[in-house]
Amino acid sequence: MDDKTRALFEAQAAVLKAVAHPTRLYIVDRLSQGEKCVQELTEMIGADVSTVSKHLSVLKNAGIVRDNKCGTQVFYRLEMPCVLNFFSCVQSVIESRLEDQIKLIRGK
Amino acid sequence: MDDKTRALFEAQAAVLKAVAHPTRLYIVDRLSQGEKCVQELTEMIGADVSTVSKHLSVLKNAGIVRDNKCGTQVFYRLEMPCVLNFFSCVQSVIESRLEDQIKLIRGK
DNA sequence: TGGTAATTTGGCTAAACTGCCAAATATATG
DNA sequence: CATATATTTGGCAGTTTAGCCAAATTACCA
Repeated sequence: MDDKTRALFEAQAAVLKAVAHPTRLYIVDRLSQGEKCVQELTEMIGADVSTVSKHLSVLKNAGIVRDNKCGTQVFYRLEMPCVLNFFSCVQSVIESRLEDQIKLIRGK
Repeated sequence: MDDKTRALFEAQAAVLKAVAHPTRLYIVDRLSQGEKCVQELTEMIGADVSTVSKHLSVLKNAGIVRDNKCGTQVFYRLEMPCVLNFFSCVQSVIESRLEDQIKLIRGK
């Protein structure tokens, strides 16, 4: 694999890595319903505010969400809604794997 | 976030995490052209065979690829081609972020 | 059975990631 | 200006991940 190709796949992997975390996936899902401030998301998630803020920072640096300051609050919105398309494929991967496991347990 | 919801997003994140690595993304891309054995992939990638084998194991455990032993070789094929749909969105996330950076540098 | 090639597994080190707390920053308000 | 609220940043401990080497496993063949 040459350097150019490696750089391309590294950039692509970086975007996917930003989404590949349960809390960040949850944030993406919540933001698909409209923008939310850090406080709101923190309550829904049930983790420390600083933790949520860092997750939002990861999503923002990846270019997936965008922030919008309004007074003392910061509202985040989904900048790239196409990431929502991931869910259906991910879901079918999970289901397919479970079906295979059922077959295995039942003896092929 | 209740336990059920957390479990769901953890399962989804696990699938995405399996793909969120440059080498594994590259493998998925190569397998989209047809099945390949470990040896072939190792040559294309240019890493240790054991490293490639472990990456393939991650993809297999996630249910994304499937292996097929044939004599002393093991051929891997893309079991869930829908993951290829990720690429176009990931690409547009990257491009969109670069455009924003250009605007920033040019002074909005 | 002994040997060889392909693949996987174990183990180790270095690096990256998470989540919490505490502290810093920013903004509104009295 | 002092205070309160919302958010971010720094830092630390525990966990996970990546990649290499060496060793084990598996299947083929003489």
